[in-house]
Amino acid sequence: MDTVRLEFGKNLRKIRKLKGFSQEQLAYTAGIDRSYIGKVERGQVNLTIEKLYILAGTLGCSPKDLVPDQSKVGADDSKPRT
Amino acid sequence: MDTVRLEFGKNLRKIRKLKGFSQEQLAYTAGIDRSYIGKVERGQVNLTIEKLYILAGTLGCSPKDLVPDQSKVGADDSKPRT
DNA sequence: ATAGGCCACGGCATATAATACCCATTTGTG
DNA sequence: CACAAATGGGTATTATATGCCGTGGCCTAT
Repeated sequence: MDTVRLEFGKNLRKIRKLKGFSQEQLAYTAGIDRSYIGKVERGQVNLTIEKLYILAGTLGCSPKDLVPDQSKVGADDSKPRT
Repeated sequence: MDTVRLEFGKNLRKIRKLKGFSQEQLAYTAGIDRSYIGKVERGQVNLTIEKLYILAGTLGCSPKDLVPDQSKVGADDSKPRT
């Protein structure tokens, strides 16, 4: 039920490394706390779309590249929590 | 600096009406308060990706259909706030 | 053996998203 | 016009996103 976070984190990590950023570098240029980047990549937090755009912007990629497709996430993530 | 929210809201409203949902219906089946849906559509809140997936799921569309492209949002939205 | 880059992970404080009410206003329709 | 459905928008409380600071582990090079 939290596969969205996990998949998002995997995407972020992949693109971040692809672009040659360290967590610290990304955090600094994005104006986000370094430990928070780590938490995002580990799927521990549920970030807002504002952060989504800031991250995509500083990584030079599309926000759509970061959000996982529904096929990747559990069906439960697309339903209201019980 | 909040064009992301506004564009997201416009997208949500467009798709919601396209699918024949009222705010109330969408809110109910998504398990979200109706007034909150309205605030999202008016760009008054900064929702999390969890809500993004729940909304996309109940609307039967892709999350990527809801998130606006960078070309739509102000460049400031892709940068850390000062 | 020491130093520095990179990361996992935690606790705590604060800003803000989420939720649940309520009522007023608009919009559509007979 | 009148009536109902749909939406706008306020406020208050709770949950959580976010920031801040620290600890330690793993490498690689010095």
